[in-house]
Order: sequence, then structure tokens, then C-alpha cells
Amino acid sequence: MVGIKDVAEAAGVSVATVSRVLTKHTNVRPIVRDRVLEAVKQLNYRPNLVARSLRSQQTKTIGLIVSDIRNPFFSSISRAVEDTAYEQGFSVLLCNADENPEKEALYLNLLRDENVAGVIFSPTLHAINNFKDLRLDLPIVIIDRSTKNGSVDSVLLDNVTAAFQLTTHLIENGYRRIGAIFGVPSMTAIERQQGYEEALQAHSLIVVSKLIKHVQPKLEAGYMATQEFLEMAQPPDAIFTGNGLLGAGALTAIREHNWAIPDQIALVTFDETHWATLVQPAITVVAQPTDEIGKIATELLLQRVAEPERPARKIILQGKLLIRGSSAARNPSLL
Amino acid sequence: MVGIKDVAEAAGVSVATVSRVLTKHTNVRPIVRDRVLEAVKQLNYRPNLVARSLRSQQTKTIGLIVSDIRNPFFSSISRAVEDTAYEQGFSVLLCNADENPEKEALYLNLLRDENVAGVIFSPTLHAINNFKDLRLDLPIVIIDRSTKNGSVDSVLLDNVTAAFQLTTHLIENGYRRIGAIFGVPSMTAIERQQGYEEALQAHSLIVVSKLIKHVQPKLEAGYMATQEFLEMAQPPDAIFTGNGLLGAGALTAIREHNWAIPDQIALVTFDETHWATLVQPAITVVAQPTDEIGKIATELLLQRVAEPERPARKIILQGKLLIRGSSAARNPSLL
DNA sequence: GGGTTCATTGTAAACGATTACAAGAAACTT
DNA sequence: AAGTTTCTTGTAATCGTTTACAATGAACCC
Repeated sequence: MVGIKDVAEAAGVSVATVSRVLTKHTNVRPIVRDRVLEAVKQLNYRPNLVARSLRSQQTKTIGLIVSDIRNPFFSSISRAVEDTAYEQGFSVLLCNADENPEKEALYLNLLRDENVAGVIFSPTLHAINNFKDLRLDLPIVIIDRSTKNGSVDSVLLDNVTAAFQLTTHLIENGYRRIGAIFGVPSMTAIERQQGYEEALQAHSLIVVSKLIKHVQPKLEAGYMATQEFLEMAQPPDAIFTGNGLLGAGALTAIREHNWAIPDQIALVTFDETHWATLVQPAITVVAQPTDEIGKIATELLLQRVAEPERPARKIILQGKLLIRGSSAARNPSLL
Repeated sequence: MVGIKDVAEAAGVSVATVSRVLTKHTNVRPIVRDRVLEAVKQLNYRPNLVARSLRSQQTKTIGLIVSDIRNPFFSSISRAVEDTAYEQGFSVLLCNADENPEKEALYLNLLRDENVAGVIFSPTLHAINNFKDLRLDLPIVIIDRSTKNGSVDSVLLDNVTAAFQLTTHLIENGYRRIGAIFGVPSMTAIERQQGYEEALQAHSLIVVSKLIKHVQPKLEAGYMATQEFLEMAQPPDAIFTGNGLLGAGALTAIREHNWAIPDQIALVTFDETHWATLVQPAITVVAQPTDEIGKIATELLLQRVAEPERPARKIILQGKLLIRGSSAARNPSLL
């Protein structure tokens, strides 16, 4: 293994000088710099990042904690995070916490032990509430979930507005009994439900508690909840799901019952996915700007790493309503 | 920051002893061990992994290089890798190389600089061919792509058989002009094509080169290729795509042309995805055992880390043919 | 020209753990 | 009971860098 010492020797300088040209902290004479660079190339020297981290007390790694990377929402964010991080010379450690507070704590600790520069985190409600217990000195950027704690950077969707738009769209297209399925527990669900209810109220519709379901944010849960909806004596005429997995579950159930979309039941969901455009009719969704979320979160994090005392920011992005066939205007004769 | 020295002091022992109980290399008297453990808990001491890595010259991190984590195939594998790694106390650094040899080399170097214990890698053909140029001392496990280099661990699908089954299934259901789209360049594509051709030949069908397309393994490419197929004077009666992204592209094109599946055109593809079961008719696929691939690859890697001289293994897994509506037996009247 | 400043470089001390080595105590052997 | 072996522990070296500090010499200022 060729070390900095070898380079120093080859270039006829001290190790300190080599380190200086490589980390460009201080001035070194151009002639010397070139000699060092030449030696580096000659020997194919590559600094040992572990040693560097130990001495400098900082790593070029960030942690990313999501619930499950298989969720396309998080895959997409993670891709944006990795790209952005890499551009700035950072690597990313991936953690799947499964919405499990214990796993979250474990990973958070692990990441601290690894001395990561910071963490991008999509925490459970539990983690948010017990934030101070974790007593994390780490820079953190929260994504997708809002927190009252104003002292932490976050990048979020304007969930209330997005849910309001999605619901309003349904109402305007003639739907009246809108069943809603939210993934709990999370602030995100609460906000989305709020938008849903506000839209109903804005159109003088009453909020029917039987038409609101709180389930785990999983495909199976969406499937079950939808089944229950479809088997009600007075089933809803539209279903609104709070995320892509629930949407997939809902669609599965609708298919199984052989109900026609949107004639017998409309379907809209949060999160854009491949399948939403491939099925027929295509599904109306609110697309989240995942690329932007990932990119901004990473930038925010790296800025905080560079300047720890910077006041925290909360970036709120807007969803994009993509209207498709699954929520087409209801046949007036049915009204 | 509480260090090992503090623990040693609190427990009334030397730092060496603390290190010993924490890394359980040597024996230490139970009474002393308990005292140390107590001090560790009391002070909430957590070893600095960077320092540990520097001295011990090994990290508890592995690298995972895929082309794009947004591809469900890789999301799923990555999840399995992370789970398995975590069980054994390892973390995973995620890298997206975009099937780009330069990026691959960059990441490989980065991972070496980070001193990762090993790498799980889905390399381009280029990387495979130039393997020795990279002169990697790192333990590596190749996934998804086969290599002639017998000295490296790998876990692969039996692509020939899987493609053979998929094609045979189509033939048995009455399809005769089977258009095929493969993502190149890769050994995987070559093998899948081989299975495809063998199936045709086994049924005395001739291989028509116009019905075989080689494109980049991307959705858009699958879309374009399918469009070309559909606009042929004598279009195929079935389409076979070499991976999930191509399949999604193919379906999009078919939808756009408003062809009925499977009556006007059948569709089968490699890779199980959400959408394959959600669309109507559902799509016949060969499912790859992604969980197993990820798990086995990780186990193989960690075994090699533990025992560098172990002879390399090549694990070949079987795909699972999931027959669904998109390849239903062709209406005999059309034969 | 002497005193300051500034740029450039080297020496050696960190960083926080693991581990080679030595040494003392305990346990066996004969 | 003396000689061996084994167990347990501490001291100090080490991993490969960065960086505080000091030293040197050049440049600048009155």
C-alpha cells in the first residue's frame, strides 16, 4: 500500500506538504505542487479516507434513512440524494427502518458511530416526538414528514394543498362519497386528511367518519381497507389513497371485485408511479417532486454541515396534480 | 465526546482491557468485564468506528454498485442486501453507476478509498472485460451479470433457461412471430437471447433477425423498439422483453397503438413488478428471486471477507415463470 | 538596515481506537 | 517446591492522515 510518506519521499518534500497540496488548505509553491502531483500520479497514490476522517474528525459520507427503499417514492429520492451527494464528493449510507422506531434509533446511532457528516431522514411520528431523547448532535434534514420542531431543516410537500386539490378535483367531477385511506401514524397523513376534509367542507359536503380509514402504509393494508369500502352497504363512489402503496392495494381490491373505474368507483392517489400510467384507465395522482426533494434535502444538509449555526429552513414544495382517466367526470345520469 | 480512555478510567482498568471486552478477542475476568460493561453503559460510550477501522484496517461497510436504484429489480436486491448486511453488523454504501464504465471505475475507486470490506456489483460488459485493469484487491461479488472470470464470486439467474421457458410458453400458446427486445450490452442479454433462440429452434421455428432488437436497457428504448415492431408490415404476434423497464416501455407503446393484449399482441417480460399484476390483462413474467439474490450475494461477500482464499463460487438461481393473461392461448381461429 | 510581515515548509503531536509485547499472577506438573 | 504453562492485564506502538507550531527566508516598510 502506497502511503503519503512514499509520495513525500518521491517528491522530495515532507508529508505535511503533500497533505497540503492534496487538501489545498494552504499555499504551496506551484513548482512544489506540481512535483507532488506528479509523484501522486506516478505512484497512483490514493489517500486513505479512514485515516483522513479520523484526524480531521469529519467524513464525506451522509446517511439516508427511509422506511423502505423498494417504495418507488424513496427509490427516486434516494437516487437524487446520491447524485447530489456524489457531485459534492459525498457518499451515502442507505438504511431501511421500516417505520420501526427501534430500527430508526439503531440506525441513527450507527450513523453517528460512523461519524457521518449528516443524515437525511424520513422519521416516524415516534422518532419526531422523541427527537430530543436521541440527543443527536448530528446535522439532520427531515424529508416527507413535518415536525413542529422549528430548529431542524426539512423539505416537505404541501400536503394540505395537494390533498385539497386531489379531493376538489374529485368533487368537481361529480363524486360525492369519497372514501379516504391514510397511512398512519404520521403527520403527513394528518395533513393529507386535513386537506381532504377542507375540500369536502369547501363544497358543503359532510365528513363521514366511516369513509375515512387509518391503516399501516402498506399495500396489503390498502387492499384490505378498500375491500371494506367496496363491501359497504353504501359504498363510496371514489377512493382517495394517501400514498402509492395504498393506491396499489386499492386498485388490486377494485380489480378483484371487478368494479369499473371510474364508472363504479373512481380512484386517485398520492405519488406518481409507473403503474399509474400503465393501467387502464390511467390513475389520477398528485406527483411529488422526488428529484427535487432529494436534491434540496442533500443541499440543505451539506450547507448545514458547512455552517452549523445557520438558521433552520423548512422548504415546502408543491405537488403536481396529474389528471387522468381514473377520475373522469362522472356520468351525469348517475348524479 | 466520551472515549475509551474515559471508560477505562471509570472502570479502573487500562484501555486495552476495555477494548478487549468490547471486541471480545481475548479472555478477561468476568468481574472485570462486568465492571467495564457497567462503565460503558454508565457513560453511554460508543466506540468510534473510524478509529477502529483505521487501526484494525477493516471496516464494517460494504459497497453496492447498481445501475439505477430506481429500477425495481435493484431496489429489491438492495433491500435484501441491506437487511442481510445489517444482520451481520455491516452497513451499505449505495452507488448508482448508470451502466457507465467511467462511473463504475470512479465508484470502485471510491469504495476502495473508503476501505470497504467488499463490493456487490452489477457491472457493465466493459467493466467485466477490464476487470484486471482495475486491479482491485477488494473482495467482489458480481450479481446479475455473468463473467468468464471464474475466480470471482457471482450470483446469477439461469437466463438461458428462463428465457427458454418464457419463449416456449408463448409458442405453446400459439404465438409464432415473437419479437424480442434485449438490453445491451451485457452478457445477460446474450444469454436471454440464446434461450429465446433455443426455444424457437426447439419448435422448428426460424430465428428472424428483424424480430430481434438490441437497445439500451431503458423504458424509452423499449417503447421505441416496440413502436417499430407494431408498425412493421408483418408485425409480431407477441413481444418478449429482456427486463422490466423494457417491458414497461413496450406496454406503453402497445397502449398507444391501442392494440388488444393478447388478442392482437401478447406481451411477456423478465422481472416481476407491481404494474405487471395491476394492468389488465396482467403480464406474464419470469420473476427473478431478488431477495435471494441480494441475500446470497451478501453472504457470499461476507464469507469471502472472512476467508479470502476460499475458492470462488458461482451461484445460479432459477427464475419463476408466472403465467398471466397477457400471453393467454391464442384464439385458434387466428392460427 | 533593522524590524515586521508573509509565504512556504518541516517536525512532531494529535485523532481514538486495536494489538504486539511483556510481565505478574495463578494454575498445573512432576 | 521449583519449573512450566496459561490466564489476565497494562504499557506503548501503531494505523495513515491532518494540522498546530516553529523555523526559515523573502519581501516590504520607514
